Amino acid sequence: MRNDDALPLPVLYIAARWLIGPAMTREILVDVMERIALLLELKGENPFKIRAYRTGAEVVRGHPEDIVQLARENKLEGIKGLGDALRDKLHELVTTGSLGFYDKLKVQFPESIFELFEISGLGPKKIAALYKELKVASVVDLKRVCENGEAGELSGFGAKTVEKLLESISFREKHADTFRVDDAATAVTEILEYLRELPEASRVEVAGSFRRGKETVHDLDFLVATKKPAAVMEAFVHGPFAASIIAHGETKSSIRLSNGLQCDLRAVKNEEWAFALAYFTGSKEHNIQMRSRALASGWTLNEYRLDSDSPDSSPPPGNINEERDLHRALGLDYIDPALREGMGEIEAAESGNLPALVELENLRGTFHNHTTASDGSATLEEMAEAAIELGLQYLGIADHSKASFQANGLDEDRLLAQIAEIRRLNAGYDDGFRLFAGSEVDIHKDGSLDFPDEVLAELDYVVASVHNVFTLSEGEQTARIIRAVENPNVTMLGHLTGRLLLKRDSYAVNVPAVIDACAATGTIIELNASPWRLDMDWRWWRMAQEKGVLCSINPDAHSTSGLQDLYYGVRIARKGWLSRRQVINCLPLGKVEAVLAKKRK
DNA sequence: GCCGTTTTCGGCCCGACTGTTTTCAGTCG
Repeated sequence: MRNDDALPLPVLYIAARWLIGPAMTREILVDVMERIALLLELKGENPFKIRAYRTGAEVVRGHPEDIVQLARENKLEGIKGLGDALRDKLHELVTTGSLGFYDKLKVQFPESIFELFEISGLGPKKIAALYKELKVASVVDLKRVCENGEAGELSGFGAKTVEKLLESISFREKHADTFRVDDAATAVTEILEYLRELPEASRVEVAGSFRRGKETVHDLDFLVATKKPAAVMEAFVHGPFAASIIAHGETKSSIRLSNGLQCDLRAVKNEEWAFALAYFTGSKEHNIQMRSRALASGWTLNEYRLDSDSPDSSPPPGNINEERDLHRALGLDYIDPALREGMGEIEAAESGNLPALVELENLRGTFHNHTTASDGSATLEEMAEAAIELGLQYLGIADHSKASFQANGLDEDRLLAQIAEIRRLNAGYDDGFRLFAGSEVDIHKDGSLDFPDEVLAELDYVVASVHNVFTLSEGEQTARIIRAVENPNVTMLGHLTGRLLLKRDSYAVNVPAVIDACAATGTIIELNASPWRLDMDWRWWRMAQEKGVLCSINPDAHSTSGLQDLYYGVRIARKGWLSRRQVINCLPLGKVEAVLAKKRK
């Protein structure tokens, strides 16, 4: 994964802070631009000015070069979307560590007001009214005025609005201590690097649900093998990532990061490593089954060792240094962490029926990517170059269709022009790389598609997705999607459930019925690899696989860096027991075309 | 605030849905 702003060592990090002032990152620049946009919205500013800040944030987020360095050196000239005003502000922010314009703006509202934007059903106008009329400045305040009836009295607010707001608050409370995997991944990388630098730490790994590849996590569990646990604990609780210390013991410590994520560290002896790593990786259900399996051999298993259960039982095998050794001792093939959910992996490991899980390195290309033609931040050529740099053999372009107005969706004419442009670019690439012309075509409310069949037939492949009318009943929504996949031009179904992790639940849809329809029609199902979606969920992929449905791991990239999300998609595919045989984008150029074309024949 | 230009200001992304209304404002994608 590329990270232009990464500082390699804690020592350099500290030195840099002394030498060049506050540590400035791309993320901070993006955050400030986005917050300015929100504050301007609250003030009712010119919407186009607000959009300029949003665009600026996107440009900063997706710029292929080291944007922090460019801003520091005042070399932002010529970057589309950053005009004189934003260039100056970015320069000021990077060189001084603050921004006067932003500081003046943010004192007009309490810091906590930003959390109100996370409540679905609340936009800038309603937030401004709540703040002005009722001094509502936080979600706690909002809950109070919804419950005591004050909110319902406001102009524009009624019983239904208040009811929906309370629902949103409750959804948010339910997920308050949960984090998306991408938010956790940054911390994992930083903390692993830091711990591995410690001379006292001989082995370091992240365990828990993160290691199992879950789509969200409650906390992060780290494990270290060491002869000097106290020194490791001391270094951990005082690491640069630790915002506060929750607990600091001899072999176990907990800290909280600035984003609220709790991180636990356990220290064990070298000879305990395999048992501890297996135990803290879990899941609970998996561990219970492993322990009962050990008992069946007359052994007890815990996080430190394998022991004889009674004087009569045979001694457990020694020399267990890796999880692999432990699994073998229990008569099992090695079980990848992704599969350890207590969902049949132990039986499969016993009978030699575990799948050879797909790996990131197996991917040869990917579909469902956006460009500047719709709502992406990179051009066709830039996306192609980024794919080539990643070592991919092909890249499928699937920009939005015209019904997605908000995303600048393409109409027939623009789509046909894009197809021609892709064909022209392909003539310039050598035989080792190719762009595929596709479309992420909107599925209308009635299940019809946003382009007529003769236009869809011009494309190499079609991704069909639902982007609106989420409120249909389960029966209606299911019928709508099934009608779309029954179209022979629809190669694959995009983000099946429409969920946004920790933000919005899936719309009502009968997933097994859709899987059946995809199996019957030969339609591929997308595994949308965006860490916001990871949709279709890993829990459904075994069913899909058993019915012969193929998978395409798609990043839904809106920038060149968005292609990196393939990493998250592969994690979920592995959790879904998928091997490279079920993932069409593991096929090389020359073979994948036949799979894309199959349904139309 | 950005862009493009017939160079210095006008245009910039539209439609569905919901709820509160009685003709529309706000939110969302």
